[in-house]
Amino acid sequence: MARRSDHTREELWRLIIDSSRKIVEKEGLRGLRARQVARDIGYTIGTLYNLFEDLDDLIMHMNGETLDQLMEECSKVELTQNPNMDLERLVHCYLSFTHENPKLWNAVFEHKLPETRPVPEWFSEKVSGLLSTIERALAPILSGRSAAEIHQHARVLWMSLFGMTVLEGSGRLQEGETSMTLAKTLIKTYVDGLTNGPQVNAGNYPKDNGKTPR
Amino acid sequence: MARRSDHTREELWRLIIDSSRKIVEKEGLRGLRARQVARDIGYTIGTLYNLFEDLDDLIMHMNGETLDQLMEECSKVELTQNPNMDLERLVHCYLSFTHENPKLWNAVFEHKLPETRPVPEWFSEKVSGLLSTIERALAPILSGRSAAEIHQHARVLWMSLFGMTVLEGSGRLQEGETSMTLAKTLIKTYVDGLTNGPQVNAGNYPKDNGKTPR
DNA sequence: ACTTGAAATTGAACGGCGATCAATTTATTT
DNA sequence: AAATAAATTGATCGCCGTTCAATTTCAAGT
Repeated sequence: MARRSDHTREELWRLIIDSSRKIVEKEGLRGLRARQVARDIGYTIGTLYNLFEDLDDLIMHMNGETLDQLMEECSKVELTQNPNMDLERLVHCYLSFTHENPKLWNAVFEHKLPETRPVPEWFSEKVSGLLSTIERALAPILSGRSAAEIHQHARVLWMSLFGMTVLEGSGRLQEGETSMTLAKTLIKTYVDGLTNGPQVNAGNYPKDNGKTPR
Repeated sequence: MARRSDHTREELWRLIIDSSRKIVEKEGLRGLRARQVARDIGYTIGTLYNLFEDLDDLIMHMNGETLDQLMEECSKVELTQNPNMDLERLVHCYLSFTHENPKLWNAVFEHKLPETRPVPEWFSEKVSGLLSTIERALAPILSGRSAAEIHQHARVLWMSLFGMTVLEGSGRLQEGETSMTLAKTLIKTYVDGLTNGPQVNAGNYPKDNGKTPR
């Protein structure tokens, strides 16, 4: 048998990604098997390899979709110019997503390409997109600082948040601890630090406490 | 051939773990093969399975050793009661370690047991040990707060730091960005937030700015 | 010293995996 | 209608983790 044309190439792509997502969300990335995906969609392995280079490639695209979905959720959040509130909303959005799709989210960072293989450009771009969301929320509080500085604080927050979800996803939080409460503590304290801490020499913040700027 | 007694059970254990560490540090966790370890140490696969339950078990113990080593480094750090400085030293220690053993460190969180399999007690204890180091450094600044609160801030910092090293380890930092500078920013801002931010009602901090305590 | 039971070690074997590719069938172009 | 291109199969390869009966050696008891 060959060339069934039951599905277009695009439909097939969807079938495969959807099936992979379904399997990963149920069994985790460990449980993803090419043969299983093929069986699921009613084709054979060879067809998978017609559409994707290999499993790594398939997983990258699956993870790409996960990032897309998260991005879509995040962009629904309305910003109010109040960083504390905006960040909390964003975090809420972010954590809701990771709670609803824990294993899919885990797969995003659990999966690692062999070193010899560079992360595709389109993937890095999706990540940057998410970062800039945080930057926008953080901007008002940092109006006196350089773009580079804003960028860095956004990234620090993002990475910190990320650490929490990773540890949560691998079941390393302790009893009664949730990434939501942790994240709130982080943001509150961090924003306090940005607001009341030592200021760079920008002239528009009242309390320079005399400590050396970083 | 059987029962060579070239090595005691303990020596064999060491041989296997050391070989695994060597392989992982060179090739990453992906490159770890039971057959390769066996060949390395001059035994056959079966012997591996005499000492370890399976590869997951072997990896857990290998990662346990990594945690031990990091703990040993961290406990060399002398604390001065100045949280900012102490934390920076600890972070320096932590990051030095992860930079010197990037792939071994990556293996610690890259590896995930099947869900059905609980993380061994002894492993969780090693993690808690590292956490309490941070708690000790943070304590002076939080003398007025509850133990639970101190604990939580320590964990937030630890997880944040963790996020950075994870992302660094998977090559997701950008040009000119290092986990060291990121971590310094995090700690500085966070400690500022703890020092100058809204205080809980403990009576021994001067600047209560009136915001609602968390 | 001899016997006996326990422990260690081997290596063949199993089933499953990702990946490859010649062969086949169907669709598309000329 | 013929020729070309694309899709699909399924057999096949080599490797993987894991198991286990068989073998050999060590240690204990007598």
